[in-house]
Amino acid sequence: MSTPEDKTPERISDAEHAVMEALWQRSPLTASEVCDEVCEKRGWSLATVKTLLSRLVAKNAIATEPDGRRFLYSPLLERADYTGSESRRLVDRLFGGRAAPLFAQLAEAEALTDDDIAEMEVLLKELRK
Amino acid sequence: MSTPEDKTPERISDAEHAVMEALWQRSPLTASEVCDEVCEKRGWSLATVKTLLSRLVAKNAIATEPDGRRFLYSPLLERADYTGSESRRLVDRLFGGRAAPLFAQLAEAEALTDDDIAEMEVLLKELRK
DNA sequence: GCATTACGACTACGGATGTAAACATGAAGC
DNA sequence: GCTTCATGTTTACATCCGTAGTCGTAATGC
Repeated sequence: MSTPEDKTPERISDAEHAVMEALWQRSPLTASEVCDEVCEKRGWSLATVKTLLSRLVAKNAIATEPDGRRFLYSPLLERADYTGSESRRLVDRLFGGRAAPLFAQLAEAEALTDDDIAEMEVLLKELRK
Repeated sequence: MSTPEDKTPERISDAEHAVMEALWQRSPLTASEVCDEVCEKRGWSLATVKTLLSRLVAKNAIATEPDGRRFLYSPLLERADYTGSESRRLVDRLFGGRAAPLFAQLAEAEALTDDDIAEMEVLLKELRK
């Protein structure tokens, strides 16, 4: 049955997000493969990754597919959806939903590279149409 | 802006942020005045506000000035510093430090108003100099 | 003066999060 | 068959966060 896709907008935590990044980059992956990707970088043990994977499954953010003994994990939540909602959240919380002040902010903080500026100009031109 | 001695940039939580907003808008305020500003909006009791104020004091985000029997609270952390670091954080975490993808993201999510676009054009023109 | 009140300090408590160990179980080697 | 490894499941535990109640005490009303 076409699941009404009970959109579970469960928040993904910071640590969980690191695991998601690994899966967005390549999937499906086993738990140990995910660990290979992130454990060193974050100083985690395999156990930690296993916990995070379980929590992500519970949050409906990733899917499991049995592969003999173990599971293969792949993202259910798409990266764009995640980054989109997180960005939105920030803009809403900090700038009353307006994006312009956010960029003014970044500009002032010198967080904009020349490339950023160039790309954004192109994008703006697109949007103007 | 920043005083010689850097105080630890403790993270401000979501609820705490609401209190900060009230103080950024007008300060100094007493605890009850802060409550007047936010309690209704968030469904909080005065007790909650008092807790949040204490935590913010502990985090060195606001200052207290005794006014007889009670305190007057004012922000120590400036709004621009907060929004700046939060924005930066998001851009780093989600877009590898590049602002352009964030912009693309917001554009795609139709989170950009015409005003935003207009303002950003002005901004970009400035930056390109 | 004494009760009420206003206020900050301290305490509470459930849920989320970061981090991980213990446990169960099946596979794989020998 | 028994040991060992790999792997998911359960349990653990400290900290933070959201939300608030209680306590001690000074101000204030009468």
